[in-house]
Amino acid sequence: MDARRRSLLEATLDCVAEYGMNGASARRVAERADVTAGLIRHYFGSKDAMVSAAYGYLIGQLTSEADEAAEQGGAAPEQRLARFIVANVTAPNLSPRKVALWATFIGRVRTEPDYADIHRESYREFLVLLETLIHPLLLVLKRPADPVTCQHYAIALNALIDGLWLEGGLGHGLYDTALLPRIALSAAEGILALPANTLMQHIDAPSMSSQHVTR
Amino acid sequence: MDARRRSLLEATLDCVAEYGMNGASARRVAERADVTAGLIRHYFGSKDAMVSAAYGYLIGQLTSEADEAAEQGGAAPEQRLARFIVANVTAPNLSPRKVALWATFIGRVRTEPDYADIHRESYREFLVLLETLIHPLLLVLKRPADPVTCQHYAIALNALIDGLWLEGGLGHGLYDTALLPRIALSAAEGILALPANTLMQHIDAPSMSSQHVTR
DNA sequence: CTTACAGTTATACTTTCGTATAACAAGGAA
DNA sequence: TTCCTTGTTATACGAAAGTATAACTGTAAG
Repeated sequence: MDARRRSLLEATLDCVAEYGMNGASARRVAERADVTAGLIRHYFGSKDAMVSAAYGYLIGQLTSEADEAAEQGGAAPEQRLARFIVANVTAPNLSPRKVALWATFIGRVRTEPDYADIHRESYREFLVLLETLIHPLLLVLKRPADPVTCQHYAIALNALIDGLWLEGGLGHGLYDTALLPRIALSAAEGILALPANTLMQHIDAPSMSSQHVTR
Repeated sequence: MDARRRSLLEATLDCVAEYGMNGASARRVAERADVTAGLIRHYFGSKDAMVSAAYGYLIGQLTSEADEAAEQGGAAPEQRLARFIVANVTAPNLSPRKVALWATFIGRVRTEPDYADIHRESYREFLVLLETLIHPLLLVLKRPADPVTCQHYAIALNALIDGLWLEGGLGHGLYDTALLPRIALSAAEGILALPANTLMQHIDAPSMSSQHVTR
């Protein structure tokens, strides 16, 4: 039974999100998970191992949710891409908590190999997924779709998505995050040089309601 | 004389970049700055105050460098915008160290008011700067340039810049960061619906050399 | 019934943390 | 000269850190 393991991971994420890496001490995490600190050793070997495992756990949540968004719904290339983009700038993926967690962990990628491995793999996965969404779309539109072109588009789109996700999640309150899907799709159409509304027409609810950002 | 103060801030950034927030202990920072830990109290009151001051110090470096890039050179709107964008995806602003530092601090923005203040202010400044670069460009091209339009463009451009800066600084090694200026300008032209090469023509060295990413 | 093992707690140990305090050096003001 | 302020070190203290160890469950196997 690894329900305990998962509950320790969630407790770790809770502590990191709320108190930062400093505040995610073994005792505090254990208390949050309603166990004693000794269990950390039992399940993860060390506290550091638990924290990096929590990073992997978080990334898994993020990517699987985006994956699923692209899968469901119609199979038209432009619709799949639109769903994927929107899913990344909408709850539950767009959440201040998740953005804060991601940032905290990303800060350790450069100097700690465990984090670097997790990051590199998930980034590669994201880029590949984007390319496989872009490629058929270019083909349908009878545009050049060589790998290099697809990669460049994927890099730019990934940057746009990351950036908007960050902006939205940080929620500096300078604008309404309900605008993000439209801004994202419109910018993506520009980056890919698509006819206007190619992506935009697939927005779920063109209304101005419901800005469900989990805090 | 606040040379001491600055050297403590730099030492703090060094420690945070290398060991993360956990590793930036009062003793370690003091040792790096060749002083004893007591001085931290003298200059900043507490260790936490020193660390958040270091965040402000870092943000100051980043924004002032981008500011200056936009100032220098010709005054044509498209040239100013191009320079600004390129400066943000090129060394010295594009550096793995700075990205890692930024991420580490950003992770604390949501829950710690000191960080939130610094962040909000710098973000607003960045958005305003982008809008003042976009507005005259739209006017020159006889395009609609109302505030809302400018703001939406600024949000998308800021996301693109942030995202590419992040991708480049994280340096996952999946592509050459020398490509970033071209990718950035091309994507920006798309987002703003500019005629091709409006921005791209202002790239400094169209060669394929020199990828000076400070590590 | 006993054995053995995984899950879990309680506790104790060492290190490191942040910071308070007292003292010392240097320099300008009185 | 004396005095006060500022910059700085040395040191000490309590709290909290990570983790090792031993003991106490329960449950499934023999």
